[in-house]
Amino acid sequence: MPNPTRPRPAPLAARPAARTATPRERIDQTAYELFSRRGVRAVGIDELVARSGVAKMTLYRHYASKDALALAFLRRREEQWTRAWLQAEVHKRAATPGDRLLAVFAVFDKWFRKPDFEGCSFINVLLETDRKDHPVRIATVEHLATIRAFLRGLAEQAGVRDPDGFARQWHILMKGSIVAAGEGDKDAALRGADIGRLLLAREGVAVETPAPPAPGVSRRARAAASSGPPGSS
Amino acid sequence: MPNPTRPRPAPLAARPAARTATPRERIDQTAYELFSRRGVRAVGIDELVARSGVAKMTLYRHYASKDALALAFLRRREEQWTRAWLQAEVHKRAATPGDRLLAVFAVFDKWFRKPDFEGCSFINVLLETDRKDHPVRIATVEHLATIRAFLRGLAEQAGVRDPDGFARQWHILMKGSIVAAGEGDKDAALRGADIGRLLLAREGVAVETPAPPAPGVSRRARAAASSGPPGSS
DNA sequence: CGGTTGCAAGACAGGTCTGTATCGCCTATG
DNA sequence: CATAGGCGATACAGACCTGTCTTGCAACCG
Repeated sequence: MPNPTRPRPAPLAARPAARTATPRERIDQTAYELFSRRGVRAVGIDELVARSGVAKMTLYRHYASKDALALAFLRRREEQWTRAWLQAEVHKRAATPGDRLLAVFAVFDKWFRKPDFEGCSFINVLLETDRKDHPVRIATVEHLATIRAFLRGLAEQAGVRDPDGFARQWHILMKGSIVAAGEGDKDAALRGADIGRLLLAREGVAVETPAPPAPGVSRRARAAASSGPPGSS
Repeated sequence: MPNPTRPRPAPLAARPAARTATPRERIDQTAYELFSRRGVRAVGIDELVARSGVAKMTLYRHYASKDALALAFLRRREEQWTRAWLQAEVHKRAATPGDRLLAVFAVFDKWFRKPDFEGCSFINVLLETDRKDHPVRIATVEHLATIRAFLRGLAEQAGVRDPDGFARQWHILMKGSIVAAGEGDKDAALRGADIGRLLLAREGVAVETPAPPAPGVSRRARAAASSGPPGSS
């Protein structure tokens, strides 16, 4: 008779992540929410367990270590952020390669204006991991390369002379504007798009998307709403 | 008679940072070396104390907390990296505003090729600090604004139409190329400079600096050596 | 020469971290 | 209905974190 009258913890607390999902799904979802917003290092296993409403041992039966969970998070981030959100949205918004490259910044514009803008997890985790040979750091570099491969594909379709170099330059614009947005510059995507137009023009790539008014920036920018940015899942 | 025959710890160990400096200087220098290379969060007070060869209480007599030490580090980083290195080097390498803006990337090029390239501490600390109202995070944003003010000054001298917007775009190029260099792209500065030329050309800013050969990238780039990048101090 | 002050060394307190072990309930399946 | 496994809850181990306290030495100054 170890504990005769336990308080019965309210059969379905329903406070943490969707009590209906399997433990594994709750872990993954909670890890995504916390890691994407605060980075891996700043989130402890205890908080993750408490928020997901799962037992710690259950977590460690699914993932051997926090690093393994971090790697799974990065894979999930690529599925949801890179593919299901960024790439899908870009393909939906524009049809020609040049316009799709520009659409990256249109999508970013919506993203940067979210009140709870969380930044790029790959960059965040890349910079918070000090050792260069750490598996988690290596994974972020690979995931960033995936994004660049997408850009290179568009560049090839657009017929630029050096697709890899072009993709790397476009990626620099994206990463720079993401950091600028992290500082608080909500117009960073418009600034990035404006620079991008110069790159496209030099390559002779035609674009239909009209440039925003005035100096390309500091005007509040057209609304142009669509599906929501990459929330939790 | 508490400790009659203490081992005499070898009068001057001389292993940690310059035994001749004052304790305060040893703390500052060690903090600079460790924080700039690994970020603030990843470096513990214990390691800092051990490496500087200073007593922990001595550190806490000079700095009330680790955050205070981090703020002092960021100030020192601005003095040494932003002013004494980046700005000084830019002024030394070029004379006209346009060439000085381009010189930023020439300086970065040397920096990125350092084997122990440490990245931009302001970006690193910005992204590793999760809470938006944290004093250390706020300080990084201010230090980044200092860099932007320097760029705006050059933009004004160059006579561009919107100096603030121009400076923000230039800064996006810088930050993007720094992150790309962190990923391992040693040519990131050349890519940034190439984009920068497009911005300058649009504004009609004259430049004397010759563009590198071929697609502006992937050629090993001219030597152009000068004073060393921002090591410890 | 005696006293004061600065500082190295290290123990310690209290918290948090990752990862392990135990216990008992609850559900599903035979 | 009975039994076995999944899982929540919780205690715990050992490491590491920031910050405080004590002790004793050594240099400097009157």
